[in-house]
Amino acid sequence: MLIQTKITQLIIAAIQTAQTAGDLPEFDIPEVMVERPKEASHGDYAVPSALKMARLAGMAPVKIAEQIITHLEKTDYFSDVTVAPPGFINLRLADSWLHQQVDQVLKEEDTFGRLVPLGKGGTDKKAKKVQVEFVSANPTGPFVVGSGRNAVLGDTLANILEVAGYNVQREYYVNDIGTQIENLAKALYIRYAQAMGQDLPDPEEYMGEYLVEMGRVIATSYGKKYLLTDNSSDDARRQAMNFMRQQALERTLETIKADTALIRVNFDRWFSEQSLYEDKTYNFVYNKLQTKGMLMERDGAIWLKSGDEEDKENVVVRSDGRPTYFASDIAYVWDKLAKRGFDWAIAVWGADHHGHMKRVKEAARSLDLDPNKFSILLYQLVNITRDGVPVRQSKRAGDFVTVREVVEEIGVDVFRFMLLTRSADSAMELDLELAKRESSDNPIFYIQYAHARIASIFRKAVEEGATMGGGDVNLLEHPSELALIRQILRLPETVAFAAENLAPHQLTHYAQELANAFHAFYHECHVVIDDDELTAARLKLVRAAQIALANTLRLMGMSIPERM
RNA sequence: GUCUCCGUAGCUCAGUGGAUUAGAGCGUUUGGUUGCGGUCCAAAAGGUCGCAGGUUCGAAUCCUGCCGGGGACGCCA
Repeated sequence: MLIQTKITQLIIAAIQTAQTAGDLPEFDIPEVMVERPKEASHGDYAVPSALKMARLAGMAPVKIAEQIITHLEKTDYFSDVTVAPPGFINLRLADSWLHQQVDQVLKEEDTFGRLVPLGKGGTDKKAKKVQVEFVSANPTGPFVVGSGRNAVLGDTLANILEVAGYNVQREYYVNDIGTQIENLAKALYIRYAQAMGQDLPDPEEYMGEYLVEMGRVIATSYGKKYLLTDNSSDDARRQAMNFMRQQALERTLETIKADTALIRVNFDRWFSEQSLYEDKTYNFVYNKLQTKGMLMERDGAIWLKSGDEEDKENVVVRSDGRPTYFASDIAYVWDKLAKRGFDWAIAVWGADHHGHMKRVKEAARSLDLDPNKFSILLYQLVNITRDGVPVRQSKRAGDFVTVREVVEEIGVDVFRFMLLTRSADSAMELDLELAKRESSDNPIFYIQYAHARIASIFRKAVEEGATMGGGDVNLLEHPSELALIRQILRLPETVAFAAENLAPHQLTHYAQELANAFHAFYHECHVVIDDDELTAARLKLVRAAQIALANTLRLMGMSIPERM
């Protein structure tokens, strides 16, 4: 159980006991907040409840706090519980309790940090089903850096949710129909025809080199099979375009799969937008909306009414009869929540989709789905620069920087760390030259170095014939030892916070603080020394630190080096 | 114009449901460690938390307005 949860329970119980005893008046207990004081001398946790309750109780905060402490159940968690003006209750973790936790971490090993223990089969069948849908970039070109931020945020969030006790599914929504795909098919045809020697003007969209190459490959493999002339039948034209669309899709998806895998992002499912139409999910949802009177016709198009007065109507079916992407998205939400029964569906979207958020939530409500089961992690866009000069990012204009290019220069770990370290809702700049130059003093190495250093200590221990067997953790009394234990123990609460707030970037900060606590300890205390008992105890401690570091690095999708 | 995100140290950014004296990394200055790996440790300097009001016992944090920057307002996705 999280320490905060334990404290909350203890405080509530104490208030109730005090009320029963008549030491505090009756009132509804407001939510108990458990905070971490910035100032170490104030203890490990602080509870400001007495301040909140002063008005309700009609008593001075300090008096209330004193009553709570008096009725607080004694536990082995705390060595010190005090009242500080103007009414805080400060709690300090007992050294003896901290010591026990070292053995506990060693026992939990890879599962340390996990909020809900796993069952025997390595999965928890009762766990809530959550889906994280991310990246979902249009398959109209290579995997670009902007989508890289999406990939890193989504993947790390999925890792966090798994550890927080959810059954997680990772999904990529493939926009395999629609205007953009048609344009892509046309552009590919032009490249193919050009490769066959026809003198056609360059396409207006998707001008990138990759399509030229694709056209060349098709020309080589298929010759003039799909080449059209003025005399070609409509059927032949349709066939050629279908072929181009299918080729373009297959090949771009292939590169996207390879490139996401390159940064260690893997999906459980690639969900086809088109399938929503093929399996009639769309028809079902359309009929449901129509029955409910949510649809209206205007200018030959079908619009979805908005339940919100402020919001305007949105087109679901174009006047030419084709559904919009919005139509697909409504069917998709239905598919996730109603058909597949996810308890929670999270989508990771770039800030440019912001306006779309409200519409889809509204649509979900119209379908009697619970809009709270649909969350969106919105991230601000990444501006790419090279030596301060902005680099345009447009697949349509054929102007972009691919993830592969960047990763080849700075490596996967630095790439993931850089994109993960800022909070999703702050826009960030990625300077390619700066990234390359500074990648060697990226904080990720500081964290990995801590892990490698511990591995090195164990190599030394083996040489010296020292082991941690039978080590007595109660010997760990040095301030830097206790500080390290405290920092190790913050992993579970960091995971809980990150999961609750969809804030994967918290991990990077935790990891830096943990590495810092270890390096400081390392400097203060030698591990492998003449004293066998202390050596054994310290080996246990650094193993615990190593476990925490490794588990955090794994959550962030980074490598866990034994040597550097 | 409407909506939304951001504005915190020279730079890049954390800062949870309000809380006691506002943080980290880089950079700068100084000291230490060089025998478990110097990809390390410690200290200092550096901030009127964009501005102005408001709520409160208490505001970087909540509310309102303004200024500055990004994004969105399509029968594109």
